[in-house]
Amino acid sequence: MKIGLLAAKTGLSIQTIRFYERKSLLAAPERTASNYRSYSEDALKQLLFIKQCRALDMTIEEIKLVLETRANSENSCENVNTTIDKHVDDIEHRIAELKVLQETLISIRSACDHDKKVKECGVLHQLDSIAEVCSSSTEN
Amino acid sequence: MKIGLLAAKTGLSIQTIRFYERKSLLAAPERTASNYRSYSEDALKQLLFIKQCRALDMTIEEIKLVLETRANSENSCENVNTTIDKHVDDIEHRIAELKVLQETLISIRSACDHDKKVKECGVLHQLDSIAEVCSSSTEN
DNA sequence: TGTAAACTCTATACTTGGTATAGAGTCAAG
DNA sequence: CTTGACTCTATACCAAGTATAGAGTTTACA
Repeated sequence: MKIGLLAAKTGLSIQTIRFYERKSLLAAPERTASNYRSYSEDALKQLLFIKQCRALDMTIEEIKLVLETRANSENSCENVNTTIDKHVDDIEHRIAELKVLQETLISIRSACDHDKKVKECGVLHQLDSIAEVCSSSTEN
Repeated sequence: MKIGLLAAKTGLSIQTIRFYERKSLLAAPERTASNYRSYSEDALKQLLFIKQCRALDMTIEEIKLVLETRANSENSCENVNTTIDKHVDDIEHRIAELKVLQETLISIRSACDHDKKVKECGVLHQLDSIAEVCSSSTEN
């Protein structure tokens, strides 16, 4: 199977597949006489696995680790679980951060309910005054 | 004030300040006879404003827009409010995405409660079987 | 006055996870 | 035989910085 078909089957772009090869996520495939990449069914499965991991927001390095672990069926799956756990943790933190951000933004936004002029805009004043607080606390 | 002091006062790195200048977020300052950047108090205020906006996860382009709007106090603050509203929306979406991800990860993680071998690891099996579902749906 | 440390300058490369080109070669259909 | 679709490599680009090399400058201290 050539790269175009593989791309169609996986829903990944051709460039992304080549990119994964460069990053050693996907083994370099056989080549045809004219130097075209020629993929096996295993490559298709591997790419779908990678796609699934990426959909879970795992980094390429994490996926590489999981793939290496998976390569030997006698290996302990401990670091796969560790990777997932760390991920769950990271996402929890990120959600918490975003919620704080969200509240801050909504609070700032509430300072200007209408379309005013810049000099009267509560949003801009808020952005400024928070900056001033930062300023005075760093000037010591 | 030289760049090192400005960096200390703002809590930004020297490189970041020069980076903002290259990106036209911060006007190029005067130079001393020896070509050192020499900043005013206004530059300090501007940087703190920028820092505050970045803390709210605004992109450099968005900040540039807000700064341009702010430059003339007679301007309407409409697009500042639009920017903030869009942001609130974006973050809401991102939080929702992350929650789905979180649930998926936790569900996958529950498939392997102990440190097993790869061939018995429910987590890996889950990752594989989801990939297969994708596969069959794209093979049509 | 000398010199060493600390500071600043520009230019460049690196990061992540791709995406988008250019320019060349290859293959299949009509 | 040629046109269009496909593939190849290499390179540049995105955001938002960070890190470095190699050069010049200023400051502190003896």
